[in-house]
Amino acid sequence: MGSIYEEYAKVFKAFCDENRLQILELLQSGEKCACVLLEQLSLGQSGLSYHMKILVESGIVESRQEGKWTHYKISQKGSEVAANLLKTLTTEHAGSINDDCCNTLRS
Amino acid sequence: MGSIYEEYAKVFKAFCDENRLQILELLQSGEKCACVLLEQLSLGQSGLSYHMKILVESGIVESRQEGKWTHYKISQKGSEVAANLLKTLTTEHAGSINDDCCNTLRS
DNA sequence: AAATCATATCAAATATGTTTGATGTGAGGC
DNA sequence: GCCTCACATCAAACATATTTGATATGATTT
Repeated sequence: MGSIYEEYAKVFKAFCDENRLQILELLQSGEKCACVLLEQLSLGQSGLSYHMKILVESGIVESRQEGKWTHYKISQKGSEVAANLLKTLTTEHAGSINDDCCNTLRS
Repeated sequence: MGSIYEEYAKVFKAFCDENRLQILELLQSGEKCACVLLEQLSLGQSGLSYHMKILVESGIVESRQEGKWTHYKISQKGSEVAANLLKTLTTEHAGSINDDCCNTLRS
């Protein structure tokens, strides 16, 4: 079901797998080619490709083609979007400030 | 494998399911009892319990027992931890600033 | 144009996550 | 103490995600 929540979830899925977290850590030192990432990870070529696709689609990573090589880096813009989204999701808004529930109702 | 990445992933898993995102949205208006959440969601009782456990274990949500009722609210502290973690994971550090790869090597 | 290299895609095997209904547990009311 | 209520846990069914090896694609080299 294509709810907005699905979109949100996609962003955070980038951070929910140990291989992807390790990839992000490698990218913290700057742009890297797929072949370099492959050397540093315990992943096969197709596995890396799979995870890079998820990272790129989440917006957290950008890719750049150069001849036959693909270079990846952390997207500053995408990271901000994720950070803002996280903050939005976890900030209490105004509204029915408290829990009108159960026992609270009958005090 | 009990790596640190597993811990990190656990935090973000809170945000990777549509039901949990909807629960967070409900909690944005303040603390809620499980029975209230149950009314607003299309989830069975055991399903809600399952998701609340994940949310609480991620640190994003706190629970408070009151007699036979359980009240849940967004944890400000846990949310900050998550926000900081996200920022850390997506910020480029110093180090090998650029991609020493492939064609770059032979220019 | 054929061979090679880097990467993507596919499909099957496997692993992990989610839902559901049944049952367990601990608190309160009777 | 027994019953009921709110919630947790369990196990089976089901769904989704990940890994793996084989194959496809598109760029480059020869």
